[in-house]
Amino acid sequence: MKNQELAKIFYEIAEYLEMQGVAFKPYAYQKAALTLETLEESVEDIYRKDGLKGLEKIPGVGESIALKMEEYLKTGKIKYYQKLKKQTPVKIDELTAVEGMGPQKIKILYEKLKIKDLKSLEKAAQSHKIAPLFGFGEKTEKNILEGIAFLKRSKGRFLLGEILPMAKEIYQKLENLKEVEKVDMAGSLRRRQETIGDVDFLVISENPKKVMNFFVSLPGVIKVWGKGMTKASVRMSNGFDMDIRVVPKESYGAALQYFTGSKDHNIVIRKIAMEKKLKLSEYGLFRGSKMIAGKTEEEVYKALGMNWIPPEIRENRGEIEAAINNTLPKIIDYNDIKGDLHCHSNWDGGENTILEMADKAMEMGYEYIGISDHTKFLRIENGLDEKQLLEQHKAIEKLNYRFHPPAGGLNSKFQILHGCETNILNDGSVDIKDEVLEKLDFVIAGIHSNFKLSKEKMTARIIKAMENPNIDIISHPTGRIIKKREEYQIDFNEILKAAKQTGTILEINAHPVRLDLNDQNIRRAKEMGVKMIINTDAHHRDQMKLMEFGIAQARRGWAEKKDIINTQPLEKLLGYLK
DNA sequence: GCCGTTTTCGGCCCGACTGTTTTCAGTCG
Repeated sequence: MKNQELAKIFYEIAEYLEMQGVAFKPYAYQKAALTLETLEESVEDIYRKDGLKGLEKIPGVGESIALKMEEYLKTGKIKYYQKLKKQTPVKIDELTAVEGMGPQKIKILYEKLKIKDLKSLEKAAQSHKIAPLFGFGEKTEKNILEGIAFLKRSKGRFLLGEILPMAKEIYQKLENLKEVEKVDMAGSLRRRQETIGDVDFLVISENPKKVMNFFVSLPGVIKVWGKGMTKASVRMSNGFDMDIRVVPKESYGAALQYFTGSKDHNIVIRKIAMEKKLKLSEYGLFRGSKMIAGKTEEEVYKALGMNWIPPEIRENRGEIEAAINNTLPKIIDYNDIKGDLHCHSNWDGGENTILEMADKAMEMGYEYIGISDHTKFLRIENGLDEKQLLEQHKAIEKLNYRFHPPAGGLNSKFQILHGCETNILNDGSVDIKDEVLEKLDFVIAGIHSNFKLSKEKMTARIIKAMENPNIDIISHPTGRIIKKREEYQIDFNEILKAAKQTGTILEINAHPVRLDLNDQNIRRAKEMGVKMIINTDAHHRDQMKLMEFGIAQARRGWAEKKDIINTQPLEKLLGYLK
């Protein structure tokens, strides 16, 4: 889409202009870029329909930027942008990615040392050419080298699943500190975004100095970016950065709101404040110089005329309108789940016995667990064939008998359900005979081979599987692996239609590398009335606790309890299966 | 370069922190 291409160009123009010391223009280009980034309608459509005038109606786009957009749509380039690049031929996106490098430093480095890209920057820093420059110094040079090393190592964002457990540990340590009155995680972590840039903590404390000292000397801290009375920033040995801020008690809610984001959400919230002639900052909501809200988030949202919004859906995807109109969904809660139907035992390649898995499920407070081992097509996973499945069925019957013997047992409520995770073959059939599938409590089917089929073939393949009356659930429906593998080519709308028609349940795979369905697809499924199930795909009993990531994703997709079948007690759950 | 309950000119978000310098510019979020 051209929107993103233009946004990137305008961001770069802003940086070139900033480098030249031009005032305010950069801000205008940044604003236009920001709008384009989140604009739903494509600029091509707008231009086709309403021409130049249509483009000018986009907020932040005036005559001059509209003309540049027109030029880009017509010719594929913008002369003004090319001229800027020629004047200062530096790779601005590459250089600004280095922590601490901004337009002014880049300008000086280009003028004095002809530094144009990451490579020449690293070379200059290594040969100590930077430190002697006016305005630079030893520390700046060292920071540049460390910044480059970091870029090479991390390449961007981290998985929520990697970061959250570490962040929780640090949260605990902060909470236990007697100088800390209150602490929260903020930012994308609090919104449970699937990937995380850095970790933000917010603290109330009478003794910020102690808190800061504690924070910068936490185990794992390899670099202190900065440390003051209200703010400190560190890099951890695992490569991610953490920020902490101490805020006044009366501003805590406003600060939590501000630092939770998302940026898009906050821009609209601030605009609403402005419309009410109020000013919202991280210090509170103000009418003139009088603070009218700020102690809690609830209070801030209420003063702006809306309901409190759960962090997971603060993405400016309609939640603000819903909060104003009192139509926010009551999204699923973290303790609504009553069982996990995608669990592997040691019958296939898993680590634990069926009983160990069941024990863990009971420990988690579940009412049921589904054992769904791989089937024979997956040789490396030790997939079970028909005969083994029938043996497993008997073994599970025996265990269930143990849980609730006729005389009334130890845990008469708990039930093990027997299923399997079959493989959808190229033609849409699965690798286990129907007469065996019929005998199981439920059947999952998933794609584990031939990921590269054409869109038509892949869509037809999955739909064919859904049409099988024995197949209840499609596991990890889009096949993506975050940061590693793209989704399969599928027509998701057609998949949703077929799911609705056949009563097939779509899985929300809770594993942090999958989170498949993702938030947007969950929302589409919910809107179509397609039922979903959150499963962990655990191959070890400890992985059953990954459930919280699936729930978080479901919340981000606005899913309610009624949309997710494993929020239901056993009887009702069985009713949703074919 | 954009925008308008400050409406065609004159503002544009701003506070915290670092590094280098000696009162502040640059960067970040």
